[in-house]
Amino acid sequence: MTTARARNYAGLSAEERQQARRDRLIEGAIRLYGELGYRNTTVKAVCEAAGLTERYFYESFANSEALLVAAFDTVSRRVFNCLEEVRKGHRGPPEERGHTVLRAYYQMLKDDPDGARLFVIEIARVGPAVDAVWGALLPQFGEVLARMMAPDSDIKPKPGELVRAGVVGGVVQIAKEWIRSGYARSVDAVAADALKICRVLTA
Amino acid sequence: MTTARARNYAGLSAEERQQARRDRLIEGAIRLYGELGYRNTTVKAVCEAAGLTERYFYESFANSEALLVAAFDTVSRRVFNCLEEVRKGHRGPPEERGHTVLRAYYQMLKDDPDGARLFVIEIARVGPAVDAVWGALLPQFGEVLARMMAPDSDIKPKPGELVRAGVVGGVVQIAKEWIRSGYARSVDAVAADALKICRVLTA
DNA sequence: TTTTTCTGACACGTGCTATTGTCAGAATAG
DNA sequence: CTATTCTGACAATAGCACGTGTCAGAAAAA
Repeated sequence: MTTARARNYAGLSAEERQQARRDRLIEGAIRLYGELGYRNTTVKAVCEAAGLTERYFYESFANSEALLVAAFDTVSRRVFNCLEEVRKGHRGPPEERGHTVLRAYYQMLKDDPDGARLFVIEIARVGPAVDAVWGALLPQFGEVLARMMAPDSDIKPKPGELVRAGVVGGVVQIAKEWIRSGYARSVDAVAADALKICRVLTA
Repeated sequence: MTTARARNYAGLSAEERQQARRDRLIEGAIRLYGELGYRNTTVKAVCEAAGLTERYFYESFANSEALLVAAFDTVSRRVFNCLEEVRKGHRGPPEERGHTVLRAYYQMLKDDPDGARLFVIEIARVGPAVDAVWGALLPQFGEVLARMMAPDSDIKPKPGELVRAGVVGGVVQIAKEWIRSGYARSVDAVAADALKICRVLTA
């Protein structure tokens, strides 16, 4: 018996343990990014929040930005899945559907302020690699909004790329201001304001 | 005589020379921020671009961010003055006026890519102090756009703060994408797209 | 010319964090 | 029980740019 590698600990395989550590780091990161902002969050602090040490950080992530990307990915997946679900589940005129989807969007941001801050604010302008992730998500977001406002007949008028980008920018900017205000206004009111901008996609 | 302070050099008083150095630093900064981005621009590099040394940097600015703020201030003043001038000078329906003002805005961004990058991109998320500067400018920008779209009668319907913020976010996001694309589309087309979003302010 | 002020070059200390490396001890397999 | 793998704490290294301080020489004044 020379090599008895990959021993089980706590009933979990090596892979499972590593995945669990990775998940814990991501959850800790989301919380800390939300509380302190990415810039003020050190690797050491994330590790402490996750109850791990730096060694395990570099086991799962090449560097600090890689964790940010992974955390953003986690959050954006949650958001998109939710929005698509709501959109698909809604039967009714585009106007109402838009309002419903937007309400779901802003409700998520309110329910998870840390994730919201990461998804809306912290992701911006960290570095080229991270910016690319957001840059890739933007058209997808635009697509979701466009589909949300499209009539069921689905004859795509396809508004220009720039218009879509502008609408996404508007919806996100509204979220930023809303978050900054401490969620002062109601989800419904915010969604209604955002819908006004999204109507541009209808024309 | 004991104290013969404030000697003239090159025919300029001490104050004038200092002001000239400050201006040179700001212009150098605008250029470098545009070329490299704020994050990649060192104090040393700005000084070299201005033909000065670090000592004179700290004569005019407390730190790197202070220069960024000053540079942003310079650019934003230029932009706002121009936009207000165009707006005031235009006689015609709000629709046309909006298009004209927006054209002026995007034209400026195209004519001065370095300033554009600073005004639209580099200013974001540098730090609390800098963010506050942008945060203060956003409602002003919204006000300009609202006035631009307002009927001459000037009976203000005053759209909500969030809607205005959203519109500004949209106009800026369009600028970001346009800049990223290397100014692919025409100023006129971009202004037309932005106008679609600004129409929200009319309702 | 001589004195004083201004200017440019540059070196240095500082502070902060990422990232790697070491090691003793805990948990498990056989 | 004994050997082996896993884990947590922590030291050490490295890097980077800011902000300050020094100093010799240039430019003006007297």
